[in-house]
Amino acid sequence: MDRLKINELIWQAVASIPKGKVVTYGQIAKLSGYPGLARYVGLTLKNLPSNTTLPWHRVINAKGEISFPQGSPEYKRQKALLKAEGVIFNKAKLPAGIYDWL
DNA sequence: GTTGTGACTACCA
DNA sequence: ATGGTAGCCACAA
Repeated sequence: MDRLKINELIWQAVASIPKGKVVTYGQIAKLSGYPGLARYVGLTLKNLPSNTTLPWHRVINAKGEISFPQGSPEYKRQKALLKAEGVIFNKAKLPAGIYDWL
């Protein structure tokens, strides 16, 4: 009886990410209880309002990069937010071991 | 009820 | 190493 939409679960999972760490969509999906819905995580975050307090910028793809094309405003925003969190980008990729959240 | 799509992931050449 | 293809589940029209 999952009255709760996957959206709610995603929000919780993303909100549970500690500062200075990042996780992949697959991890979020798995933590949300939907191991195969990595894609939907992104769709959910996309549906989030601009005034959300959710740290969606801590969610990245399995390659350790931002899923947005470089040069895109969202890409820059996420990169800036991560930098403010203490996450350092080696060019466009993130150092491994950062996903060692759980 | 069917079809299409997606801020993904894993596998194969 | 890189690039392309297939699989995956949930939601919207």
